[in-house]
Amino acid sequence: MTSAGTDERESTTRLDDDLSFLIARANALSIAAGNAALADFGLRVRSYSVLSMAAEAVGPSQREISDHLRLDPSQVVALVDDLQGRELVERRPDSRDRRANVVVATAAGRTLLAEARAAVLGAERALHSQLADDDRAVLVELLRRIAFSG
Amino acid sequence: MTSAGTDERESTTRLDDDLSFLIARANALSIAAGNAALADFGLRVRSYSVLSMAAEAVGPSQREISDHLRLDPSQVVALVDDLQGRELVERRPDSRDRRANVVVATAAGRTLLAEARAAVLGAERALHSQLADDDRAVLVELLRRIAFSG
DNA sequence: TATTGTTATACTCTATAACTATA
DNA sequence: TATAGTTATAGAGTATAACAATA
Repeated sequence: MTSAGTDERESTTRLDDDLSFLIARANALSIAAGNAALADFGLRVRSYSVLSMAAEAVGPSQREISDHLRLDPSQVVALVDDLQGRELVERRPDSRDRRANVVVATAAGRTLLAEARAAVLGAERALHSQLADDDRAVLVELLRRIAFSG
Repeated sequence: MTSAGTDERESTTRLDDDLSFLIARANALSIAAGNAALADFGLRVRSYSVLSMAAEAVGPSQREISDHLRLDPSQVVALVDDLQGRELVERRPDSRDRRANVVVATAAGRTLLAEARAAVLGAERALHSQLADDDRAVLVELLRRIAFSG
C-alpha cells in the first residue's frame, strides 16, 4: 500500500543530495513548464531562446548562438531555418566575415517574443514560487557560476 | 510592486538573467560531464540514477523510480531491463502489492555503483569548482525547493 | 590550417496511447 | 475505477563526421 502523494524515500538517498540530480530534476520541471507556456506561440524553449538572442541589440552569429545555448551548430541551422521560414528572424551576411550569418529578429519576431516572454515569465514565477526574491537572486548568481564555468 | 500586467523593461530580461536558461545550461554541462565520467562503467546518468535508487536500504518500486527521477514508467522498464540483463539489479515481487516490482541492486551492482559514484563525484567537483563549500550547500538547498516544488 | 555554416546520420531522451494484471 | 508494469510508436534533443566557402 503506497502512501499518498508525498515522497518518503529515506534521507540516506544520496541522489537527493547530489547537485547534478537536483539540477536535472529542476530542469525537467522548467522545460516542461516552459514548453507548455510557449505552445500557444508555436515556440518551444529552444526556439524561444534563439529568438531571444536574435532580438538583442547586436544580432549574434549562428556560432555565437551555438556556443551560448550549448547547441550543436547543426541544430542552430534547423532552428533558424524554422524561425526564418515563419519570418520571425532573418539571416544577414556579416560584413566583417563573409563566412558568418548574423541572425536578427524581424518586427514580427519581436512582437511575438514580447508576448511569449510574458508567458514564460509567468511560468517561471510558478517554478520558483517557493523562493523569496533575495533567495532567487542568490540562486541565479550561484547557478551562473556553474552554467558558465566551462 | 506593480499591480498591472507584466514588466515592460524588455532589455533587463535577457536570457542570461533567466533562471530557466541558467538551469538548462548548467544541466547540459552536468549531463555531459556525468556521462563522460560514467562511460567507463557502461552507465549513463539515467541508468546510474536508477542503480543508485535500487541500492537504497528499501528497494523502490518502478513507480517510485519513475516519480523520483521524473521518467515515464515506460522508460523505467527499459532502464531496469538493461540493468537486470547485466545482473546489476533484480526485480522482486512486492509481497504487499502483486502488481508492483521492487528493484534491488545486486552485490555486483553495488560494487559497480561504488566505483561509478566516485567517478561521478569527481566530475561534480570540477563542475562546481567555482563555489565554496557553503555556497554549494546554499545552492543545493535553494535548488531542492525548485526541484521538488511540483 | 582553422572556422562558419551546412547536410547527413545515428543515437538518446521525451511523451502518449493502449493493453494486462492486479487493487 | 484506479494503479503498476509493459509494449509500441513518434517526435524532440544530442553527438559526430564530412563538406564547401572563407579566413
